[in-house]
Amino acid sequence: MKSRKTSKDRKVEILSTTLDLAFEVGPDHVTTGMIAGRLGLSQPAIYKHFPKKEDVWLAVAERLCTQIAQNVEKAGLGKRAPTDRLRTLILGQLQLISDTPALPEIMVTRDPTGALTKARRQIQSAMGDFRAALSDAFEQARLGGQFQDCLGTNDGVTLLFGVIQSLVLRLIVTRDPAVLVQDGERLLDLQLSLFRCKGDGV
Amino acid sequence: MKSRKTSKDRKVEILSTTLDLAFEVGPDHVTTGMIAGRLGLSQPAIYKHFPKKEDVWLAVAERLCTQIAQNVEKAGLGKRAPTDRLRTLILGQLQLISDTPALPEIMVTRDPTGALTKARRQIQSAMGDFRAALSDAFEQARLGGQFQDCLGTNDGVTLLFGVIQSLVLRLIVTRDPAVLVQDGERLLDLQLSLFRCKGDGV
DNA sequence: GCCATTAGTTATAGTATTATAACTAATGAG
DNA sequence: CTCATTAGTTATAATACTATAACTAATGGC
Repeated sequence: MKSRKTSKDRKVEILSTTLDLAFEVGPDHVTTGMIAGRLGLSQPAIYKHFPKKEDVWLAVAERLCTQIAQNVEKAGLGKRAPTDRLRTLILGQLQLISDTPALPEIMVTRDPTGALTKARRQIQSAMGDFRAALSDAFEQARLGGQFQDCLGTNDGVTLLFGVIQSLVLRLIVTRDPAVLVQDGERLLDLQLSLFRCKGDGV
Repeated sequence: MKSRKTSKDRKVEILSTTLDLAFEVGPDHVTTGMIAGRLGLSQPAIYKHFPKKEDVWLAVAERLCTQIAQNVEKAGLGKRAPTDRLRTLILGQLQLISDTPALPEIMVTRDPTGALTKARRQIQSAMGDFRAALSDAFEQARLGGQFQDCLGTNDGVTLLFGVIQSLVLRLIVTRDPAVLVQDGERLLDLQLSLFRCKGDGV
């Protein structure tokens, strides 16, 4: 019979395959049969590694939450300028989405009694921390006089989130994560220059 | 037996109920049984009005596409200032989402072989027209010297879309469509004032 | 008032999916 | 080498959903 893998290795494979499939067919249309099929296994084999399908999603959520938190942490390190922290946070998030394009879809996909619900809540919670970090950096930049007076922290952060979100919508429609970071960097710098608005931006 | 309704009335009821349920449980978790149950009918009763479940979604899509198109048309009427058209387009779209909060979810929900696919494509197409109208109005405003020179049409429109999108994300997480238009108006005017940027905005 | 139409019913076939049971064989520890 | 462990298998129970078939009765045109 074929080479039997360790459960640890197989678990990693299952999570990666689940994320791949989630982007291809939508998170709540990923079946245990599809995951197993892509790995060359029978459908019940998945249950040797995860007791329930929900546990697969919880493991996926844990992995994604860690990555989101690492990004937040990275932006907080050192004595960086607040606007620099803003850039690091947003571009880091876009890089994460570019690597794992299923992430936004997991956040907006619902299945009321379903296997995804807990996982989605965890990721939404991690994104709450992300937004808090964004607010913090924005507030500091604002207090440092870097932005126009008329620009409140809440609205400013919402507009910055909008930069991510409009790119995510395009991603969902076009299915192409390739230009996410590149376009994000240009749009973000444009928006930040509008926030500063000393003369004509840029 | 209970009062039998005309098929035309019942169809309207089915579409409204479908949209309600789509916001509550997610578009691709709406079952014919749920629709029927909420209307006090048996599950197969739905099939007296629509041959396939997919046809329910196609009818929903037609209704939504009409509303999107009406909004685009409304903004084009008369000799209005370009920035006024921008406002009308975006606030109209937010009003539509406020009335039909399932709309964004239908746009981002996928079910590969499923009943929603054609409907989603139609709505995405209508939103393409919406974006084209936005681009057109933006371009005219730009040529009229209303915006900063550094602001390209494509990026500007993407930022305006971001205003909608960040509010939509909040809607999906909070499930509360109530403050959509109000907050949208404030954010939109803020973003537009940043585009103009003669002095300090507002 | 009669009757054709059709909005509704119950029963059920077909399909997809999660999950368990029972078995099989690859692997590592001793 | 032997054996316990466990990653894998096939078969199948349980559930949920779409859709059809066959029947029933409310309604409107004549």
